[in-house]
Amino acid sequence: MKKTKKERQLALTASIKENPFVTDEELSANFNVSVQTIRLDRMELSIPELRERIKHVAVKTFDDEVKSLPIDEVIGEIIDIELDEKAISLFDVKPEHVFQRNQIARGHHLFAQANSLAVAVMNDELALTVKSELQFLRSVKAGQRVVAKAQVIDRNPEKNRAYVKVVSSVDQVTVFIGTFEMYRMTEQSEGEGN
Amino acid sequence: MKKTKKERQLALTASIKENPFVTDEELSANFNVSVQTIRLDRMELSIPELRERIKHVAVKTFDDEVKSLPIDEVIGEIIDIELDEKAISLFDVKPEHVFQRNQIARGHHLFAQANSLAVAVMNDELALTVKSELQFLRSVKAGQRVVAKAQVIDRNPEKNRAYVKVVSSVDQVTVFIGTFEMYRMTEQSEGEGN
DNA sequence: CTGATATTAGTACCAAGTGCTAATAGTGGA
DNA sequence: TCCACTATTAGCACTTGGTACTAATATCAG
Repeated sequence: MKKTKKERQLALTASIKENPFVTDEELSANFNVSVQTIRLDRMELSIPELRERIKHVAVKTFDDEVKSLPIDEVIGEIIDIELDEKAISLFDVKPEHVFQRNQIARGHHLFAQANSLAVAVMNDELALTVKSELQFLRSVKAGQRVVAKAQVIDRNPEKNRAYVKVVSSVDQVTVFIGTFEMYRMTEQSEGEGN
Repeated sequence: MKKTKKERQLALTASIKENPFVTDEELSANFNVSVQTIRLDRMELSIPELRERIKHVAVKTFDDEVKSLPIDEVIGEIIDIELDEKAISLFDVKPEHVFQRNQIARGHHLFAQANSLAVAVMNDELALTVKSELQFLRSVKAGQRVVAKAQVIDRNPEKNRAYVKVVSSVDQVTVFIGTFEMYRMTEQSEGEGN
């Protein structure tokens, strides 16, 4: 039996989202409707044509590559940042981040979020991690959103070092704590000299 | 004065590389030659047409996004393992693992390799990381191969804990040291009870 | 059964090309 | 100087994957 319009449009949206490179013709074959119907559907849903979709994806990548700002080197999405002070990022745990068996997020993703945030909060694009201590307090599951808060807790300009503490939580519950000793690669302005 | 064919083709290549979204018509205007000349040039240089170029960029991004952070259960390739004892893995640092600016590998990739290896060496698929301490001793660059050696250094079966030390090196030089306190989720055979 | 909604069909048109043929311009060498 | 050869330009038919629009059918609900 044929799907209703609504069902089809839902499926269509999903289909295009999953594979933006599909043509109207292919879609019409998949859903057993005419090409025109697909076109009407796209209009109603305001989904752009293939070429525009592709372009969009391409532009996005291209921009990212060109900018190469620390922001896109961050795992998770930074929602607040005060350079040299503190920063907050969100990381949505998806199926690809967890162990298949028990749906628990792999540690390195939590670390990646925290570490990226520690790098980002440094007012220096060339910060490197020197040391760190981690505690994985509770397991995080797929579907959960991890909020990481980074705070610069100490500085040592002579040695080009800064110390950042990152606390990650899910629903107000702390799941991870990490402290990072960071190395600034470029000199800070204070002291002028080399 | 007009450029020679060679000069134009060089400039053309550069131009398209810098901005793949430019049409033949725009190029023809930029270089003061006909559209046909641009087409001939593209053929000689085997530069594909706009749409193909865009598609390329898009596909790349799309793939990247899907890949994004390691989907694999283990980061790097395990080349030797003695369960509950020790394990070795290799990780080839590629351009996507480094900061664009200075080509230095991002910390979380080194951590990911070490942490995965620590998980793998545990004779338990459901091991979780509880705590860890890391030292990033030297920076690793794109093109280098990181050898990580994990060793189980201590056990505490009552608490379902094990302690793993991972030393990673490039060309015999230690670049990273991590110690991991691991939690076994399934009961070990000793003690049978719950 | 009537009207609204949904679907299909068909036409003209567009961008940004490929592929091909043919004409013209420019230049270097004997 | 003229010939040969390369480079450039022009024009036409055709391709993809569409848009925009009109018109004809289906389909279903009240």
